[in-house]
Amino acid sequence: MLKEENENILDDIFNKILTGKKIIIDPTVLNNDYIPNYLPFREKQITSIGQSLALILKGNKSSNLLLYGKTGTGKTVVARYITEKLIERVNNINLIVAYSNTRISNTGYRILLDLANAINLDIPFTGLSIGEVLKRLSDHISKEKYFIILILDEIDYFTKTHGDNLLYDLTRSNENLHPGFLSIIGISNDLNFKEYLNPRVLSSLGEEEIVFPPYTAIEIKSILEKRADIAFENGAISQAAISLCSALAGSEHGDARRAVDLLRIAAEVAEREEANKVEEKHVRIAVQRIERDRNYDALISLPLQQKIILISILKSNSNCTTGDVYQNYRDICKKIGIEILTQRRISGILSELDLLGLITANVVNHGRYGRTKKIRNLVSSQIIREAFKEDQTLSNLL
DNA sequence: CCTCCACTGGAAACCTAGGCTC
DNA sequence: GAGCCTAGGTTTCCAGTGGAGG
Repeated sequence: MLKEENENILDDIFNKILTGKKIIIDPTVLNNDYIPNYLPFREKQITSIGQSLALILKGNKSSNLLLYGKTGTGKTVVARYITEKLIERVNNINLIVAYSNTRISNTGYRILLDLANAINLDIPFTGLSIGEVLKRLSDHISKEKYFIILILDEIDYFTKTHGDNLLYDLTRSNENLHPGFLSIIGISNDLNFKEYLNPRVLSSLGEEEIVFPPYTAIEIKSILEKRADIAFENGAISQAAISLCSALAGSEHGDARRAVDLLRIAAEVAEREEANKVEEKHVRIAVQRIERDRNYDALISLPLQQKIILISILKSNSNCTTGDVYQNYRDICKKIGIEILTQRRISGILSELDLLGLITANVVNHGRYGRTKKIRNLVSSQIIREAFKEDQTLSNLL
């Protein structure tokens, strides 16, 4: 009996998927890592980068490049697009494109691991000195005569937290490569990134600098229309929905990635509702979903101590200071039997959470009442609760 | 003008996990 | 397996700070 009932439910779901209204016919076009055949409004940038990298076709080293621009201005996709085309055209050369997002690979060692993976070199995930890893990498590159383009995404984030020593080592490593070479494409969201660099690093890393201006709302609309043409069934999206996506993304510093995300999630919402068409209301739901998902992902991947501190902030009042948070933090640790870290460390973690955009921690002076960080939580408590629900140690605190 | 709060944030020392050499 | 090394996280120590209140 039960078995049959279960089967009926599943049959319903499967049938719905197969016969139901279909809005999306090609979902890949809406993915973040999709690389279109044509990148509009970026001709100037493609030309400069292309000219620079074209030297590789003749077996010469290309300059290191720095790409600047806010999120969603096409830096990463342009870099990937050009390097992909380059690989297609190259012959007699072992060209390898390695990619590392330094926000995800957030230590020097992990960045080098990304590079090692790209060239099929086995490196233990810990235990070696950076110097030793660099040496093994350059030995391997020379041995295999690799020409390498290393794309370092969100390089500003890494430099702010770890300094520029690794970048210096990488830019200098060409001196040890005979034959082979290593070119770096640094991608930065922060236009003032250069200030964090030592002049010696800047001069070699920033041999060429290319700026990606934000897209205008009209440009975003045009990009969306092209994607929608491929992704959706004919007439399955209203003009108003596209306009709204572009307007929302355009008002936030011309972020095309966000616009495409909105479009994809709006379409998913519409499909689930079994609507015929993506409408404005679906886009409005998508706005909330995106905000929620972004924070949710950041929260669940946080280390335990960071999670506890977020809960401590939640339990403090809205205008709390480092001292308040630390008090609550100690109480919680005692309650659940977790080792208590020092206030100095908590102060540092608060700064890290600020950098992640989960809280704001501004240093304020209260005159004779001292100097501290004023801390404010940026994520809704509901999302925090939901994200930490899975965590055995924390679930009963909330 | 001076004091003094409640920290900040730099620097160095320490700890731990893991690889390397012999 | 002992004894070495390093990266990354943490602790320890402490000089420094901007302004409210005297």
